[in-house]
Amino acid sequence: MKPMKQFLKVMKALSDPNRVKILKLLQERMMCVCELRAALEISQPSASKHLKILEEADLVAHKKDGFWVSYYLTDGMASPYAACLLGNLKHWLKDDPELIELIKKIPLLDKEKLCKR
Amino acid sequence: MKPMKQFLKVMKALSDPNRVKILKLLQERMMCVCELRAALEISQPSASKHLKILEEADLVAHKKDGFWVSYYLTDGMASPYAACLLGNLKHWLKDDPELIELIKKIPLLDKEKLCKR
DNA sequence: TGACAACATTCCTTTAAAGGAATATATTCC
DNA sequence: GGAATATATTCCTTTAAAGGAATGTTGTCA
Repeated sequence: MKPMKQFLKVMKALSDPNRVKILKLLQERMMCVCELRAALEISQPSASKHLKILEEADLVAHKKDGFWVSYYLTDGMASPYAACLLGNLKHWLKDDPELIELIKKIPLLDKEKLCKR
Repeated sequence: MKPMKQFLKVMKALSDPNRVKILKLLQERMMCVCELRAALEISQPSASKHLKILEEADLVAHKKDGFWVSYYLTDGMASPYAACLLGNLKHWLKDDPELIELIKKIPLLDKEKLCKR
């Protein structure tokens, strides 16, 4: 992929508040789609689509985790742009009020309870 | 401005190829609107609008320069996100073929000739 | 294998961004 | 002050992105 195209994918992926929130959540621990969906209070298809965009920008990856699909932050090996932004996001936005509230909610998430089994 | 909002402004500003090209051009030297317009082969209103978006993200600033308005990269003091991205853009995208061609064209730009005076 | 649950995809609608023509503003030079 | 020019803004059209309902797919467990 041309450098410009790869760069734009990362920037576009980071241009949506819900996707930034997902990355900040995944900084804490890996999560399945239903946990992210619940935390952000968005529909399941919306969560899936955001995750796909993040994955195509090399910002997240996923693995099968029994009944669920768990998403996690990449190590950035696949894209220097993703690596840099993920690194900076670790300390950026620490003082954003909405994100602070969101992070607080993480302990309340429990995929065993959120999902129907 | 909330951190999230300020961050998103920078990411959105960097999500358009023409705006990235403008930043790469301004890395070489400050330029007026008509020079940027000519280099990118876009309309004058389009150039103005892109510059406004970049300016609102604290990525560029402008000053009156006689008959023209010259735009230049900021020092990043106004936004840590802008500062970081501008810093990285100095070495990023060096090998993008389209950008290489674009930078080559800079010496051919001459606002005295481009404009009608 | 059949039912069910998690997730992905498709389709459609709404909303936001980009592009250009036309117009407005402001500055220079006479 | 008036003409001319660089730039900004408005308006409109086209295009892309986001959201949800409905549907498809895959894997698990009985």
